[in-house]
Amino acid sequence: VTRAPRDTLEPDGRGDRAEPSARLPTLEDVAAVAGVSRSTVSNVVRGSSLVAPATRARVQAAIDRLGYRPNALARQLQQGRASLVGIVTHDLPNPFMAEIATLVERACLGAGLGPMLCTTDGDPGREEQAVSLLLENRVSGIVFLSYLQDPEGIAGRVAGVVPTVFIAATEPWSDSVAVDEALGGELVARHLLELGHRRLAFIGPTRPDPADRLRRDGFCRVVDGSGGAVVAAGWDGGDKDPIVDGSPTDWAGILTGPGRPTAVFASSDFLAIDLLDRANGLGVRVPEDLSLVGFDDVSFASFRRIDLTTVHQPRRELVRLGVERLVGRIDGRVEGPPALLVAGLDLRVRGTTGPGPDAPGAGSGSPAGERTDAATS
Amino acid sequence: VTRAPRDTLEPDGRGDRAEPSARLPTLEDVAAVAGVSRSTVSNVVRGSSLVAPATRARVQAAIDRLGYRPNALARQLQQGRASLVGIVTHDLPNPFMAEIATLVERACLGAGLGPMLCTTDGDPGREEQAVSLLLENRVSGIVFLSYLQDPEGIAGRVAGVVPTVFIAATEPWSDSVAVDEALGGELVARHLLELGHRRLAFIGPTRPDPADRLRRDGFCRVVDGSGGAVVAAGWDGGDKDPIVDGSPTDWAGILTGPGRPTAVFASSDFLAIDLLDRANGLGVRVPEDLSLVGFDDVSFASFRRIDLTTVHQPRRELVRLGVERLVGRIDGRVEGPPALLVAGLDLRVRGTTGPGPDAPGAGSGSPAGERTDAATS
DNA sequence: ATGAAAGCGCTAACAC
DNA sequence: GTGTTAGCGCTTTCAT
Repeated sequence: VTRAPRDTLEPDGRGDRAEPSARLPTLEDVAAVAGVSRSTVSNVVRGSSLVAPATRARVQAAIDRLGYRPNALARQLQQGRASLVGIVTHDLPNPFMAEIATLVERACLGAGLGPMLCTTDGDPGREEQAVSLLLENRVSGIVFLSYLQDPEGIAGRVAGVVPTVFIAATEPWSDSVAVDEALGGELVARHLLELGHRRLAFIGPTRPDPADRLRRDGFCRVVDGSGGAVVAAGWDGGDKDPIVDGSPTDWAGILTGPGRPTAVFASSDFLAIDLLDRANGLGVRVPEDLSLVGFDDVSFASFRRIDLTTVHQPRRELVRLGVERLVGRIDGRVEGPPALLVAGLDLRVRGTTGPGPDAPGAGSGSPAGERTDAATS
Repeated sequence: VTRAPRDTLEPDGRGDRAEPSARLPTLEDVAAVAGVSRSTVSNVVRGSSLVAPATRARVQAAIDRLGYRPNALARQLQQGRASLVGIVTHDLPNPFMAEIATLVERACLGAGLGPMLCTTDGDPGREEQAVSLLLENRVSGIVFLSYLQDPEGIAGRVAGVVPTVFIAATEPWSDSVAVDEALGGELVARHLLELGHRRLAFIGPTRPDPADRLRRDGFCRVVDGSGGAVVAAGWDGGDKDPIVDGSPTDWAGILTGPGRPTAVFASSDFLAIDLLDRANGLGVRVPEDLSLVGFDDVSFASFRRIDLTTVHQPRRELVRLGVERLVGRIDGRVEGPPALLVAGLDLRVRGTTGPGPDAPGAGSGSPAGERTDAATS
């Protein structure tokens, strides 16, 4: 039964209502104009080879004339899933996330998948809400760019339902791509020890995620093994005091008090830059009085005014590997249990680290002028 | 005709294939389990009041048991449009954009609209591609966060088809929300003139958008009217030389040569911070040798290490007004021709501006210590 | 090479 | 209150 195209020019006799936007043309309309059936138009649209050149031309003409655009909703309903992928991230304004998110978004578009981006602010409720939205829209896959607050809950919702990949984060139940976080912490520790620092500090978020922990553990392991001491603090940036041993302590006390650390490793550039700012405010000079190391190597880290020594995460590679894998899962090329892919990382020594007071001698160890910016992977 | 639910437990006698993920339950399945019709389940799902409490409970139980989730694709196909809104932006890593995008995304989610985010890198092709994707997915509205490369082309595609709003940008054919860009330029000019600067420079992108032009024009108008001189340069940041009067000139020449400007107004914080970096690299001190002003007031601008004097754009208000208007258009509350909504802006004086060499006297005009950070709108 | 028919999962009149 | 019916616009066998 060929359904009659609904009339557009004659609104059932009601005459002259000037509707601003008329109904969009459908396959049916094109078929009517071209004098063929819906299936034939469909074949033309999807580039099926089983159409006579003459017919194809006629149909194409009708398409152009009507300005026909396929309705992705209908197509996707028919196919059982949408050509969309969800991207879930903690906070976008964090430059590291923004950079990764852009890369992911671009890679998805390149694969013909529309990106739905949801931020969660680390709120489990918003996490749940985001995943629900994505699932209801039948996305073909989901990319997570941060650790989840409620991994179990989310796993229950998505595992086995839709392919997922974690980028710069890991979950045992999903494909994941990340760097060796602990190794990053170790590199930082060695660098600072070589510079002669012995009293060290680590700062991470008050609610650390697994990556923060791994970075800290790698760091502490090496320092402990070399006779250094580490004090760990929890801090989320901003004006609130950091937490040391469960109780708030102000920065002045930590950075200028007796037994103060001579070097600090922050588990993200975000925190490091904020701390840099505060240290300067307290009259603590970097790197003369205090060495500072971050993690991520966001674009701002290499600005001269910041010039932060940090651990570089290979963003492009992380994203490439992750999206490649997700797309593989989506079209069935990749099978088997979830895998963890590891990308390389390296330390970028810049201007916020210098010799410690206990250094064996000025200029020994790692000369201040030695910059490894060029040593890119 | 009640369609028989396809059997899930008995895959047509083929027996024991252990499918990893079985088909997701549909309305039909829920109806079968609850012993009611599809419409009743639909009524329950959508919270229609016309359902007997007992029935509702029974249906709800079936929903929970099956883990039923509505298929947004089907619903949206039926309703003719998707509960999605497109967000189109130039570049996300620009902190100003990232901050705005997050706010927009949150506001949309709050209004029950799923955010599809597309970045274009200022490439007309990707612009077109993004809009096509959004249109094919029948989004209910589109938010543009930057000026378009091909406004005419895009207008032809979306005008009258789907509601749109420009935020921090304007187009005559669409609702728009922006600050008074020219006024911003004027405020900067007055500030610098008061400080005693007379030889001024403006830098903007090599391909300025209308906002860049308005900022420049407002700036130049005031400076010209006061006997100052302005040299304008085009620069996109990075290592390429800026363009002055059509020919590339290196920063050293501009900033240290004879007749060098004593103050620079950059049309975005992004450029300003990059320039700050380069000036420092050339041994030019800010603000002693050079005053510097940006535009946008991104979060980094207030960092102590940066401490950039800049024009503050009220992000939350811009987004609130814009999304409110778009949603109004979508559900028909707002009608009539496109409007331009204007939000207030103000100058945040920080540490990158100081008295000029031609200043009437040290400390006159605007004392260096006077900071207006608190003067928030 | 083209067309007819049967859905995909849901909503919305309209009966009962 | 609840069920019946007719689509939304597209894909996809299966005939012809």
